[in-house]
Parts: sequence; C-alpha cells; structure tokens
Amino acid sequence: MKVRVPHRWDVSTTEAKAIQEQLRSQVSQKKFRGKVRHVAGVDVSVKNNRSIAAVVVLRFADLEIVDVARAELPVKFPYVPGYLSFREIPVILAAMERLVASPDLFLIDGQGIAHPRRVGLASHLGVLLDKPTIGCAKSRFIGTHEEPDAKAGCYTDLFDRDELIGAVLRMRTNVKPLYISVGHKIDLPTALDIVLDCCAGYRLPEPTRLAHQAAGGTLRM
DNA sequence: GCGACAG
DNA sequence: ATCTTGTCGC
Repeated sequence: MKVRVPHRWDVSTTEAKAIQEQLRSQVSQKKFRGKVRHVAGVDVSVKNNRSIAAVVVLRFADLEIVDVARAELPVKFPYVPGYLSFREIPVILAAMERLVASPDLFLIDGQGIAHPRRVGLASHLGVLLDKPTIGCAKSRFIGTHEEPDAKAGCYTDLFDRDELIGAVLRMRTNVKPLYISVGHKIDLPTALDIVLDCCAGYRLPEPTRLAHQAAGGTLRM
C-alpha cells in the first residue's frame, strides 16, 4: 500500500512532543461503519540494534493469512515512554509499502489514545495511514482500572482521571488481560467487538500474535 | 523530589 | 523489547 510522506522522524523528544500535540486533533473516535474483510496485525522486534517490522493480513471471516510483509531498518530512536511511535513507525511504514493486500483495519501492539497526549503508537499510525486502528497493548501505560473478572471476554474501563481512554480486556480465562484503546477512526465498543472476534484462544488477538511471530522470525505457515 | 513508565 | 528450559496449574 502507498504511504503518505508525513513529518520528520529524526527529532528530539521536545519536537516529537510538539508533533504529537499537533496530531492529537486529527485522531478520530467516530464509530467505524464499513465492512471488515481483512484485518492486519502489526508488530516490531529489535535485535542487534536493528528493527524488524511485520504486518500480517488475515481474512476477518476465518482468520486465515492472506498476506505478510516485513522490513528491516537500523534503530534510530531510543525507547522513551511516551514516544514509542517515533522508534517504531519508520520501519512499520517500510513494511506497509511492501504490502499487497489492503487491510480494512489494523490491530497494533501498543496503546492508541491511552497515552498522555492521546497519541500512542496505534493512533499515530492510524492518522498517517488514514485507516482504522486499534491499540492492543500487553501492559498498562497510563490510567487506572478495576481488575476484570477472570473469565474470557470480561473487561473493565480504563480511566485517566474521569476520562474513559480504553478497556482492560481478558482474552482468555485466568490469563493476564490486554489494554485495548481506540487508535483512529473507530469507537471503543466496536474496537472491543473486533478484538474479541479476532481471538483464536490465545492471550493476543490472532493478527498481533502472528505479526509478533513474523517479526521475530518464527512464523510458521 | 520520588516513583511510574507501551515496546 | 531482550536474555531463556523446564515446570506448575487450569
């Protein structure tokens, strides 16, 4: 897929913060109304100071793989909480350009609006691609919440002060929950429905789970 | 000032 | 994220 040239990536955290403040107003939380045929999972692995991004596209109906794209680049930005997108998006975009299929929606390994400035990795990527995205993080970044019930499918709200910024969703019974948040062009209830529909019995939804394997070089198919 | 802190 | 095998529990 084609990717629009956005802004610079070799910036300081101060400049990155300014870019986030500017992107913030472009993030949409409007309900996604469209048919989901293909869902993509996105993940990045880092090894020997090199980043490898993987995008795995699945048919939403049966979660079968229809396309896989990868890209590798030297790491150019350190991991700084709050600025993960500046470290991971460049290599993700490189992989996107090699994608043949055109996914209707993306599940991202990281936060969406559950971020200090409401522009986590999933939201930032969504705005750049102008596509619906959902943040599927494995741990909490910001916000407070009650512990969801132990059963698969149960969830609690994630708040920042009095603002609802996401949900803590149990994908599998008695297994640590995921932190789901709106990325872009979708609302939280719809995001939760889609993530649950992408569950194949593991802690991670299938798109992200396979992307993790593809980025780590252990995807079997 | 202190602790927390996506991947 | 990454370093890493077996092991405990549902």
